[in-house]
Amino acid sequence: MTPFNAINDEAGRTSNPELKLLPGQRLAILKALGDPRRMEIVERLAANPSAACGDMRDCLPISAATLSHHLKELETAGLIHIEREGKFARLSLRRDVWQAFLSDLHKL
Amino acid sequence: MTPFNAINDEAGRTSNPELKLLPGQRLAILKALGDPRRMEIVERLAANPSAACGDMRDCLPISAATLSHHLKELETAGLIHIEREGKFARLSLRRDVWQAFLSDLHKL
DNA sequence: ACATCAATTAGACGGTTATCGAAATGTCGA
DNA sequence: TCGACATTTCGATAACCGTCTAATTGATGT
Repeated sequence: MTPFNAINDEAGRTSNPELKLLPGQRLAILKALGDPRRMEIVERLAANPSAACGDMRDCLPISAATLSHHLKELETAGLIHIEREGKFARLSLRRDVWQAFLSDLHKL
Repeated sequence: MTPFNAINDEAGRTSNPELKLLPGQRLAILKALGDPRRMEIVERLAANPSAACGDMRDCLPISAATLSHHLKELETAGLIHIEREGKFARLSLRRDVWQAFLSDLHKL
């Protein structure tokens, strides 16, 4: 439960394209993506710039509680942003973090 | 325990630079990289084109059994190749698979 | 043949995690 | 205010996983 999301938020408030991953964040992201449902969620978010939480429920064979758990995991890894709009929750992929992640792997 | 290694071997016998990941292999690789020791191993192998198993033992604070377990995990994911030379084992990163992995993530 | 060393396998233990149902929280419209 | 709905939190359970020690395999040198 490392709150990478909050720290990235400060640096990424202006959608910083040069965002650098924090120590340990790469591992947190890899761990998050290592679960099939979470990977599926990220794939859908990459295709749809911004999707509703309910849309995910309809496509994934999991309970609401489990989905919520996975979303939190992705959020604390810094990979997604969850914006609450009334009853609903709007999800979006953090492109800057995603890019930083890819570029990190590329440096190996 | 999906033997991605064997299947990739057939396709990659000529060091195929256009190798495509098999279904489920991306997930297996992400899962494999989600462990700190295994990530460390891959990082070292990326730096050193080919390292001995014993070298890893000296650098990682784990028992030989645990290292062996991690190596097998990386191998079945198709990420590394283990070549046995007498008493020793020589490890190498499968660059074609690594590239296919990166390019897969890039397509998201 | 024997001892030694590198690596793997077997088996066990403890911590982590994905999952659920049920309860709680919060929001909206009637 | 009340009821319906979306999401989160709580508590529990089962499976998985990283780790170890001990035993095994296999190769090398004496």
